[in-house]
Amino acid sequence: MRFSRVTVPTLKEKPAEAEAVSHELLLRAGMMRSFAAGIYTLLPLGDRALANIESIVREEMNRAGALEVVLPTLHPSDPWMCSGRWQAYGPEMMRLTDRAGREFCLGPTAEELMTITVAKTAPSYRELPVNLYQIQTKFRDEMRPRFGLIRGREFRMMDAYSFHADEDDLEVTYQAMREAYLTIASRCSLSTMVVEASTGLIGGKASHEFMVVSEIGEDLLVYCPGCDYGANFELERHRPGHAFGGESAPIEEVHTPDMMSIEDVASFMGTTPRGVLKCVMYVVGKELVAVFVAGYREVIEAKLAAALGTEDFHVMRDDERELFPTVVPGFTGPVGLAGVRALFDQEVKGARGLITGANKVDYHYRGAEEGRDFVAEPVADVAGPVEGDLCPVCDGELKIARGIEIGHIFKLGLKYSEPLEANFTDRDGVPKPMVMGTYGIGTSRMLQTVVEQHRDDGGIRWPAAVAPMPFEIIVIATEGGGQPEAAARIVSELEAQGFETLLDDRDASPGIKFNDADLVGLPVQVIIGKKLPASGNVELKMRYTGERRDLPLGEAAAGAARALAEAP
RNA sequence: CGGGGUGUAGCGCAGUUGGCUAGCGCGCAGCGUUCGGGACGCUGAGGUCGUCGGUUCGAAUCCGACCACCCCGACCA
Repeated sequence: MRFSRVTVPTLKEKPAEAEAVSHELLLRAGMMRSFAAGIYTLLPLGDRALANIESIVREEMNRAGALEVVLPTLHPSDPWMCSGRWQAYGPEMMRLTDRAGREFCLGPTAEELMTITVAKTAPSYRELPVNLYQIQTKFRDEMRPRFGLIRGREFRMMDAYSFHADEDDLEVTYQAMREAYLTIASRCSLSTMVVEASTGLIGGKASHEFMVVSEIGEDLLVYCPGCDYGANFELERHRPGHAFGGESAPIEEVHTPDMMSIEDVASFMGTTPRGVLKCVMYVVGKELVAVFVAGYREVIEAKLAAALGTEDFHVMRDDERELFPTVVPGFTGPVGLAGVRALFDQEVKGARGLITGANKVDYHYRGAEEGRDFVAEPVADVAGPVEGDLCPVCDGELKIARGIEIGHIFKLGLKYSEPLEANFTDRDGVPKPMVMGTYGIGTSRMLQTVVEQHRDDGGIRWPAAVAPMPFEIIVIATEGGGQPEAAARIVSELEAQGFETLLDDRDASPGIKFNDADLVGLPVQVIIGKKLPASGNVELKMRYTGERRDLPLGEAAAGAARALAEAP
């Protein structure tokens, strides 16, 4: 490939649309361009890098026993109606209508179509398990597309679906997928953490996310440096008892005029939010529930939903206060609380020396003690973690980080096979629903994640396995130096070995070429310049380490191939 | 969907109290000089000022609607 053609349109300045550094680099390095919010064109180099990632995914999926298929991207509405997700998916689904008025969507995922595909074969238990996957463009009308390829409305994803006679067999494939995903991430030079996750709209019993820790990550995750425990922020299970409350003391009423916030009350009382019991009022259906957590924690609504057994709730709005005249907003506490349902975070059990609302305007209690002044019942884990919380598995202290979700695996169970009547014939001749798993990897998201993790001030530093191509040949021509001829020789020698090359044969100044080469970030640069006439040498530059080596022209191609083998 | 911001040449931006031929930098084309970390000179091409409507003798500039993009906000590969 030649730089002197339109193949690599690099940009000197940062495009105004660039959100993350990796986004900026992909645009500036001429790898991609945007067409609309969350919708991108991949130019030749970006396309090659994505193809490399998808090849790795394909190899590891095949190795793990999965088989590739191609499903439609245009889905009829029927299967989605049957599973109930035509409604459940809501506005995130890209919908359209054909000329006859039939409804379709652009597939956001493919559980329904794949389940039906397998169900139509009416398998017997002898033919199971089966694991089918595709690498396809998916569509989701995201509320907020962000960070380039990290969160697009059109994106590339590998999605796999496994079908089993029983849960034990699903477990085997689930573990195989987990291993395959870790191998894929590691081959792409992404260091990945596996965390427990929620099943969300996909549904099912258990799931794990594969996270790359990054400041532009959109998820919060909690992990333990002491063991392999990790979980999504909303799912984690920290142990309670993290220095909440104070010494046991007699309870007393304190005048706290206009102190509605935890911060205000804490500083007025000469303590911190660690001494205060926080109350958040939720309207659950038509009922009011006072949720109590430690003053330094947040209520996690995903946990609350699990504790309440419903998702039909929201924080009480100002305009709803008159519906519940018995409560005193800002001064609600568990002592003497009447006419309102209460729910306590596990940490409240046994806490003493608490500052709480007194259920009276402008008054708080000091020294409230659970078990003496009130009873924390019912109790549930409804509070979020903070750094330093105790790990539920070992004695380590939890840490919190942002992460990019590059993959997600789910145990679905019968969630789709029952409504879609995806049955197999069991040993006893009776039809039973297949037990399913589903597994996704965001390949276009991975592409940008690789850039996010492998870059420096000069540009991208592609890991060799993902790099669009291995070599950039830079020609710095001087009068009668024979550089163009030398470059042509190296290019043809490398191509004879099966390597693609990017030849910078532009009539541009050396600085432009060096800077563009670093920006584009191919692993090995071969620089053919003033050293050639002087000493017969060309120069190799390793993009990742910056290391340089001089080689005689005749050994350049072999030396470049060797350098590539050593590159990260 | 709610709140905030921005739309002017391929890219980054100025101009916006209404006024003459709409500017600057980069990039692009031609010529010459340069040639190891984003060189220099000369010449030149390139714009329905997001769209539609209104006010006005006159609109990039004022008014209205719409569209697009970006930022902040609540389950996503």
